[in-house]
Amino acid sequence: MVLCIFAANSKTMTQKRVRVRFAPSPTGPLHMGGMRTALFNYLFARKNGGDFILRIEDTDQTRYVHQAEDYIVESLKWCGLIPDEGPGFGGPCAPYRQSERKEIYADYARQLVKSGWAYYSFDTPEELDRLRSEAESAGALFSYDQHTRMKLCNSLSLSREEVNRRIGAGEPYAIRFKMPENVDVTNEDLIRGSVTFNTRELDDKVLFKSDGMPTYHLANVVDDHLMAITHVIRGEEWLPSLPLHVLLYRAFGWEDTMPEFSHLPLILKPHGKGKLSKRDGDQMGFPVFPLAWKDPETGEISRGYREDGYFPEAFINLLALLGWNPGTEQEILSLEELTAQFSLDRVVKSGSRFDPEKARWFNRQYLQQKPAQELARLLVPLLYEKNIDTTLARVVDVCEEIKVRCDFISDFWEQGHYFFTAPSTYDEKAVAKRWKPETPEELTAIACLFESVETWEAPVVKVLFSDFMNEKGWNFGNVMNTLRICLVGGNQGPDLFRICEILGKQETVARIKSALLKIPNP
RNA sequence: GGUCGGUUCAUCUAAGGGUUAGGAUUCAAGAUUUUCAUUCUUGCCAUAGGGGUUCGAAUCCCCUACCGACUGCCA
Repeated sequence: MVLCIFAANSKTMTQKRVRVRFAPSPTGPLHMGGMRTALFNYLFARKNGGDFILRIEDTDQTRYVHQAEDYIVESLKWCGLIPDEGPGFGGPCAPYRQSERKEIYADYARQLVKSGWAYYSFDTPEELDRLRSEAESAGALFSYDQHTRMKLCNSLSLSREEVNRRIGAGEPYAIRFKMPENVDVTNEDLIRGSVTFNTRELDDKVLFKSDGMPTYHLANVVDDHLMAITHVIRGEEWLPSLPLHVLLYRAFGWEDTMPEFSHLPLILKPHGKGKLSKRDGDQMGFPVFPLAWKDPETGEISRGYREDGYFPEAFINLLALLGWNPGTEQEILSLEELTAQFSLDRVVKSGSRFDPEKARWFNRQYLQQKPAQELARLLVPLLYEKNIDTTLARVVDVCEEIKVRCDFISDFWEQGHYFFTAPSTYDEKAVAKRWKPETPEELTAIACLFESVETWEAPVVKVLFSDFMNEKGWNFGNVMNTLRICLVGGNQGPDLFRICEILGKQETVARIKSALLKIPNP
């Protein structure tokens, strides 16, 4: 096992190099809250010229999902959060999967037993489950702690001989932390300030499981130490285990190089109680995962921001502003700007409700910034799926005209389908409002006028049309609107003459004639 | 239940003892667009409650209420 070089010289360095890690568990798709944690770690590392490390916390064999690690890496890549070190990325502290570091942890766990900070526990999970449910039915809660440990089956309550006998016989055991009885543990959280816990209320957490794997608590402390992590930035759900982690650093004698902690606020449901869950997304029609995910067990598909048409820049931006702000009124920030402006002391303490409407707004901002050429390139595959035969130049023209009314690439079809297919039906309300007895005569004359136009460009058509209308003394509004109905099928869309231009002379005239045949006179 | 954390417009948030409590989203109204959308303007809307400290509190302290996280040989 190669020890990380940073651990060796971290104490001698006056200014430690900033090293942070994103440490997800591969149990399924990454939640957007997890992505935000990754983002804040990334921003902090970049801002401080440090390293952003990906570490896979796969110590729970029962919950391991094989595709999840790839999903995590792909999500990070999609967002542009490329780890400096991690599985598949290399680095001096490899391996970065805890399952591949398995041999490391047992020694550390035994070291704590030797020094009296931990003990062997022979109680089976079934036995503990029984105690828990018994306590529950008595209206109490069972806790494996300083009050109960001597009544249970462990190396504290059993004789030395009995313990040796059991271990010698190969009886399975776990190693538990021996929580001190009455100690105040205080830590300066970079986001929350001073936080204090008394060990009286804390239980004896399992550090090393009977299956030979460490628990999160042991593994994360050992690895953060070996990987010379300087700052732990993680979700608020970890706050209750902070005293245990601090005490572990103390027990190992690593307190002087212990990382600084920051606990991020939760992302909450748009409405109602609790933290944001997959269910909320399903119910309200928005993704909670960066990428779509197909559950390997059930085959159930969860939508993703990427597949729903969000731009990664927009996703990053909206995530960054959930619980953080730059202190200015700027809301649209690129990853570079976020990096330059990020700081932990501007992270808010309270949980943020996720607002899907604002998420849409963010995407809109990025879409509006993009040139028509780029939007057209993204739209072409969608048109291809619909068997639309067209040219890129035409798609660019369409994008130019209708992007202002779109929030997502997928909106372009709804907003501009008539550029590619002639209307087959006509909006009844619009027809009822605009279609007058004189309409057929007027439109016939307009079609005739159009056929004679030589230079088919919007400004030219507009002038000829206007002159003609003035000459005839017809009602501008009504003729323009009926003309729009013929071309578009309803009363929406951009400038009428731009539509004419993009459609082309033949098609414009053809649509007028077709509508005159299909729409009955009032 | 216990421990810890949190509480400014409906939502995201600014204001780190002194501002008419600011911005953004949503919503509403008006203007422009001979349509629709956009855009612009305007409007609505907040310091959880109660006590202190102070000349002065959203900001500091205490209590209450409410919300949340955690309370597994899960992470």
